[in-house]
Amino acid sequence: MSDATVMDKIVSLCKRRGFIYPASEIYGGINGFWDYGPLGVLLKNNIRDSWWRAMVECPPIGPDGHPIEMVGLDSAIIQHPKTWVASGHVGGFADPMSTCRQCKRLFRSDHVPDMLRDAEWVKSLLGALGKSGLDGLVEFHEDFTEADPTTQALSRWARKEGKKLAPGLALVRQWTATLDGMRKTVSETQRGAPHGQPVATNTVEFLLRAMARPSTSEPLLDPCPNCGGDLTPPRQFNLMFESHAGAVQDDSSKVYLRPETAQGIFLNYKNVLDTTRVKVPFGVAQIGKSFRNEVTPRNFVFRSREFEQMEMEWFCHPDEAKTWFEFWKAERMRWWRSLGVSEQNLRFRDHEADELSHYSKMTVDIEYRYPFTAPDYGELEGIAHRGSFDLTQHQQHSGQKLEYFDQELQLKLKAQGVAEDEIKARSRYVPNVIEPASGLTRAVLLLLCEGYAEDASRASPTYLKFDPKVAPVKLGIFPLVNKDGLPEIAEKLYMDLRTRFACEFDAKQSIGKRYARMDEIGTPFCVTMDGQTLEDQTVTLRDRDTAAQERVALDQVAARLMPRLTA
RNA sequence: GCGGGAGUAGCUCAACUGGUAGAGCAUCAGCCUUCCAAGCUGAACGUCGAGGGUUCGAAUCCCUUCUCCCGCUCCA
Repeated sequence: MSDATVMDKIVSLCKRRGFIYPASEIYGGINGFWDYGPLGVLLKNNIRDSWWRAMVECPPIGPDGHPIEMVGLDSAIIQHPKTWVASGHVGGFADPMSTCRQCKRLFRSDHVPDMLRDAEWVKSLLGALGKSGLDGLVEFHEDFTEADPTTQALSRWARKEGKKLAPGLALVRQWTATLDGMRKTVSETQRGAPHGQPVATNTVEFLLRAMARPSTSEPLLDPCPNCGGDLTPPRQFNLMFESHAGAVQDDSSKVYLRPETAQGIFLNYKNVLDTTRVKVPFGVAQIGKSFRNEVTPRNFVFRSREFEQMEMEWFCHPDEAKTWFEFWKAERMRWWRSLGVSEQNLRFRDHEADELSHYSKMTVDIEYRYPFTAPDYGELEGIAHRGSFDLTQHQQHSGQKLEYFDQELQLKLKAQGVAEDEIKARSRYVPNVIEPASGLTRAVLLLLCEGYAEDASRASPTYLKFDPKVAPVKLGIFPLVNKDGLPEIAEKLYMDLRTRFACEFDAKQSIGKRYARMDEIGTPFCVTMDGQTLEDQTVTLRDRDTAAQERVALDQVAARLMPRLTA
């Protein structure tokens, strides 16, 4: 069975049993949005609660043997627009993109010049022209006659290497017409440079642009780094959703839906410090929705346009940042393992230097082997060393001081006999931030993938082996048959246990069908009342994964289950 | 956004060259049933993704559009 099929089956199961539905389905759906059904929301809430408990209510033990300091937060989805200027989201992520009309590839427009420098076909062309870089000067006769040495070199190149390396280049595809166009372009540009800017018409860079267009009616643009084809003019792909606050819909009222929850924490860093008695190092955790107008939502809920994040910002002294980075790296992996995710499906992957975000000094991803990435792994959680980037940015843009005065450090330095001036300088600083950021909706996907199991030898060939902690329903309660007072006993137990955890009572259809139904939604346990129950007040307790049964006293069911449900 | 494939019952899929939309499973009701999707009887379920066009007649042909899957690209 291929992994694509597994994914199809999971998507189908999610729909069929009410985990996840496509959003706005009755209107034909809306790309990149999903609705969590009755079972999906239970599963999602269970994961959310587990994270919140592990981070805020019962945070890990620190290196000093005491629990670390952590508080929670729930900030607004819409914040002051300047937030996103300071964070870099407004400037950096509304990336203009261009598509190649020949080979159809998509490029970030601002990356094209650099890519051209490294492109095979450009290197080859430079070699043919005897130049070493794009800014090299080219000599040619304005009319590009056949006698012109540059034209001759271009001609030779276009017929040989160019044909292989740059099949999309206009000069290669249509030699005569393009050459004609280049003549006009050069003379026109030399006569009147647009926007009054002097344009150097004798550089390789200009030459490349001139020879990339099939006609002269289009503006000069860099050619495609891949095939030399003509690129479309840069188009904006704004990755943030926009809205307007207030009645007037103009630029002054423009607001953004947050593309990450993290910034809400940085905005409240000072509030938390001023009102909660926490001291560095401490963390602020938040769970909530974020929105990104992704170019291509793909792979079920893996990349959707509305999603839920679980982020924590750990504020610490710059000298201790690396130690805490390692601490959280280990803690976060431990948490994923605690959800029952198998070791071989998880791994760490360090970001390469060129892959690091603008804000990060060091980032490691926890990756999971999703069915659609297998045998490779895909992103699950990012743990980033953000340095003091965010607080410094907000300090500059808001004009508010976001420094931390470290009184403990001050006392320590004083005791060490450090000079007064140095103590002052060293005990006031902008904390560094370690950020473990993961997707709650991605965690739901992971548990569905991890839990999905097939076993043709079972009566219920497909089942979800969720860890009991996160299973949407914990216990199925069935009378073996619908008579002899068994339904009454079962319902009494149900009425008792439903106050403790999620139970389902079912007396319909055959017992096998009821077990199978519970298996399919990942219910870890079922109890069944039978003839013996009437005699000795015991029931059978069935385990989902082994289908094994044992007899348990009716009044001991809850006690038996609780440790497994809360561990 | 580009290229390729696909949308028919809750799910998985049929329906020949244009001629009254079907099956299995699931669901519901009743009967039966003492441990793993059992059986019997009955019921409900579709403007065939949406909109327009051609036609006496469209799930089927044409146009537009939406969504999903795969690839390219993007993923802060």
